[in-house]
Amino acid sequence: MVTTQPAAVDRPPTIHDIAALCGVAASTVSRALSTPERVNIRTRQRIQAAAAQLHYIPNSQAKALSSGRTGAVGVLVPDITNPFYFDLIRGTQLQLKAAGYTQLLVDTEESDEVEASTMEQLRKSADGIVVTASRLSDEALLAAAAKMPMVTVNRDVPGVPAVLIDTPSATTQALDHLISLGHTRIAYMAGPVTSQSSTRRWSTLSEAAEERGVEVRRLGPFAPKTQSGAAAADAAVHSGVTACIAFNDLIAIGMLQRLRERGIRVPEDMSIVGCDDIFGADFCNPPLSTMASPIEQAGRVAVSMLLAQLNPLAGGGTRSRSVMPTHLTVRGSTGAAPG
Amino acid sequence: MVTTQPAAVDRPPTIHDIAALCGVAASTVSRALSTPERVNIRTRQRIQAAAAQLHYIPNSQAKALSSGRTGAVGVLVPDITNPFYFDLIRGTQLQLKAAGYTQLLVDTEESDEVEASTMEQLRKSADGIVVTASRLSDEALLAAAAKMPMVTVNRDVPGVPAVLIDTPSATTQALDHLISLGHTRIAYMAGPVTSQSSTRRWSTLSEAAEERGVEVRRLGPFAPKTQSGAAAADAAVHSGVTACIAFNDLIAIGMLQRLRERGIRVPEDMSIVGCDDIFGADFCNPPLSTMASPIEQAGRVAVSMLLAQLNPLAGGGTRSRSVMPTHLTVRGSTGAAPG
DNA sequence: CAAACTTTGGCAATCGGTTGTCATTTAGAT
DNA sequence: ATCTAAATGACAACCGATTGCCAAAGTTTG
Repeated sequence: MVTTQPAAVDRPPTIHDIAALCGVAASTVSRALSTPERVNIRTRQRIQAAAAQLHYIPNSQAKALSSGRTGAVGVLVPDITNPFYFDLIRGTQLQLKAAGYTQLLVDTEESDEVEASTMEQLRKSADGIVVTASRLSDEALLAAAAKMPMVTVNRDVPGVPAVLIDTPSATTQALDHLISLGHTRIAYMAGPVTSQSSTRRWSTLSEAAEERGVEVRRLGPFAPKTQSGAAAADAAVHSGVTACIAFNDLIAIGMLQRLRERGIRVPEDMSIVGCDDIFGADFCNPPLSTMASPIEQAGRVAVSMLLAQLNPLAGGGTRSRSVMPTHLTVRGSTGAAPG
Repeated sequence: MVTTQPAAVDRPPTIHDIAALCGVAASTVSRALSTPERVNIRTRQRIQAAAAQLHYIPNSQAKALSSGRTGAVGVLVPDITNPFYFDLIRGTQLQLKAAGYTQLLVDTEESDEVEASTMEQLRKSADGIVVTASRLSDEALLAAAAKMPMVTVNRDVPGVPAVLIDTPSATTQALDHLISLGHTRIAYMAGPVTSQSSTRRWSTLSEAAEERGVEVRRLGPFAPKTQSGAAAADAAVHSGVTACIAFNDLIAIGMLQRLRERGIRVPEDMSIVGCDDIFGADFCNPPLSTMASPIEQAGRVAVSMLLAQLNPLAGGGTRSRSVMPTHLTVRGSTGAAPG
């Protein structure tokens, strides 16, 4: 008995314990478990049985250290309390789990610095990352993508695989909806200046408005939180518009609350359209007309694209860009223009 | 020049690169960076300068493997799309980040099996875990707590440090509120049978009801989702009560929607009280009377308790149980009993 | 100026796996 | 029966840090 401890105390079993139990080398155990075809079936079965008996669980740290693969994928969101990300996160989580990966979820607090440092941090502890609504510059993002596999969501940078949500087309639908209700003075309540989706939505909107000969003015920017809705509502009222298209549902819902406080009726005096169809959009008062899209699916697609990058085996031309459809869901917050 | 590669390609720098650059041993670099007082100040400064110059970032995998500490804490939630957990998650995230830890967030999908396997998985990749609303048995939880530092939230098991939310006392407040409005036939819409908080709330409630001489019946169980609210509403109407106390806000909001569909007015025909004061409770229609508590703070406290377990240095008697206060927030969903 | 003690930093083992290399066994082909 | 090729499994280096041990250098004290 030269072995250090015949009956290991309580320390989790390692491949060495299995090797000792089976009378083979540790490397054989490793192969039996990760490349079964490299090991004789009889040896393999003995090893697998021993592993099961010992309740062996591979140490992911050690595995990552020697193989370079961590089996984890980072998911960066700007604000974990924004309901928009719930479904997205659930989508990524489900898809990652199905593929045997672990999700590392990080809230970057809407800060480009936190985002950048998180990426650096994750560089060695994740195999790839999904970055949602990045606040970084195109250059920074491109540089980061060169260092590790990456897929963006809601952010289009040439050269970086992305999942985009086709809000521009839905924005046009929303505009037509409002025009058909007789509105001619409309406001766009902008999101953060660093948000690419806000910028793009505005350019689509102003272009479409020009074509249709209606006036759309841009107000804001507003932080994507319900609290900002109060300022947004006041700005809208002051500007004299009869309808608003908000950057997202949080702002829209905040506006609803503020307008109610001020005694301004929705939709009789003012129509509001949100974006994202988040949790709550269907039960606020009045229920919010909003642009909906399959967010959970977007999360799943993003992960699929990332995993395709990580395991380029099955081929099948890696898509580098995927656009999720969007449609306008009309509820109670939009109605005929006053007067 | 015996060194393998004078100008390292692009591979992230390691302590060996720093050591080579400074002409010291790797172990000295390690010490200079983690136990600075063990290294001469001049050497240390040279090393630190070199580390900065090389943009050195320690490899957390390697660190974890050799030190046994991972610098990560797992946070298990049953359903990431339940808004109740948003604030909790944010609280844990903030507190962990402040202490230099990484948060590993996992959605256990309301399943005890996923919960158990996740714990096993995390055993080697996290230093401790925060378990919210566990679906496991007391024994399983106790056994798991013996294997790794753990703090539960909303789950009380003797021997396991816990953060509890004092909903029982708020439940009594809610009951008194309803009684003062003239209600005498009241229902409790129960949550999952495996939920300890639902069970405890019911026992407090039925006891208090008896003392006060009013009738409170238990309906359900209902899944903690808005979709379950429809069934809950129908059950409440059928049972002839005039007021309901729901297990949580999701169920309560679902009831609100269903009652509206059925043309039953809230609060004129039926009063509803929720629990948790989640996102949406203030802007649903009518705004929900609910039991509120500082959820984000609960997350922070849970992490503090866990970290105290991990670093028993500063002493200060580790609290093993912390109760968060709760109060009833009265909004528009409760009113005088009909008739 | 020597003895005793403290500081400092190098060596090497270790954490738990992965993986390239190579010798040996086994099987198939001729 | 002989030769070749394939299958198998052991050895050892390695991933990037941490840490116990120890020797060399420096400092203080008598």
